[in-house]
Amino acid sequence: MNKAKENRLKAAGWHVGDASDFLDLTDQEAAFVELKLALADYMRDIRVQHGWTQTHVAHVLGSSQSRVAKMEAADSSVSVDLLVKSLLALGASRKQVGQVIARAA
Amino acid sequence: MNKAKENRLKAAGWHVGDASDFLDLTDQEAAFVELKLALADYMRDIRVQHGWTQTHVAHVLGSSQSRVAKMEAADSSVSVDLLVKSLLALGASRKQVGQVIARAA
DNA sequence: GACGCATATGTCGTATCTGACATACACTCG
DNA sequence: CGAGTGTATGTCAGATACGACATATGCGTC
Repeated sequence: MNKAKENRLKAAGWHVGDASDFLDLTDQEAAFVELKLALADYMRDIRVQHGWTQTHVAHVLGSSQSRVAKMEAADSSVSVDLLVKSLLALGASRKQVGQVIARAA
Repeated sequence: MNKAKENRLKAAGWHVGDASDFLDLTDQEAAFVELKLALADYMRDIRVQHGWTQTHVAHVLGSSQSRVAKMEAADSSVSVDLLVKSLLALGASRKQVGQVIARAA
């Protein structure tokens, strides 16, 4: 199983490596998880491009380093809400956020 | 105060018509609320174009009529998470969702 | 007016998300 | 090899978002 698929499954709240390893996400679920991953990747891009640490970003957002790490990993415990709010807080525009979401997988 | 602004404030969880009626959302807050409203409007568009009732949509989503009404109103109790998931469940593509978000206000 | 249907608003118990903390891992520099 | 720095993972109490229900409003039709 490739990395991207594995992340997708983890983000959806499933375990990889179980006895029954074949899981099919519905199209909507897959689309939703991919959308989340796109936002997460974008967030990491912004941070890295500015040369910021996760700790620094956490302070800017009024959150913690661990949550920033989870956001960038598109962890199942972070919502699209939080990702979008955070991106806007980091300076991304509504338009940019939309473009990241719209970009075909 | 015009209707759009009023909705924006309500969605942000504030009361309109108070003694101190002048509130300024930060740019990020405003962008976030507008983004939410765009999704909410898009959801209503989809429903109306198909000639569906809120009750019907609620069944499709496995939710209730009241929540659908709140979604379309971009109520402060509905998350972008729920809006995006619902839009995907109603047949919108990730690309369409992104375009709705990206469209300039 | 009274009924039926669609939508809006308010509240509630429960489930999920959040920030915080602890801790583990990875890597670099002495 | 430590020690320092940055990132990842696990857990928890408190916050908030969820579906559900009751009820209100609007609006045709009789």
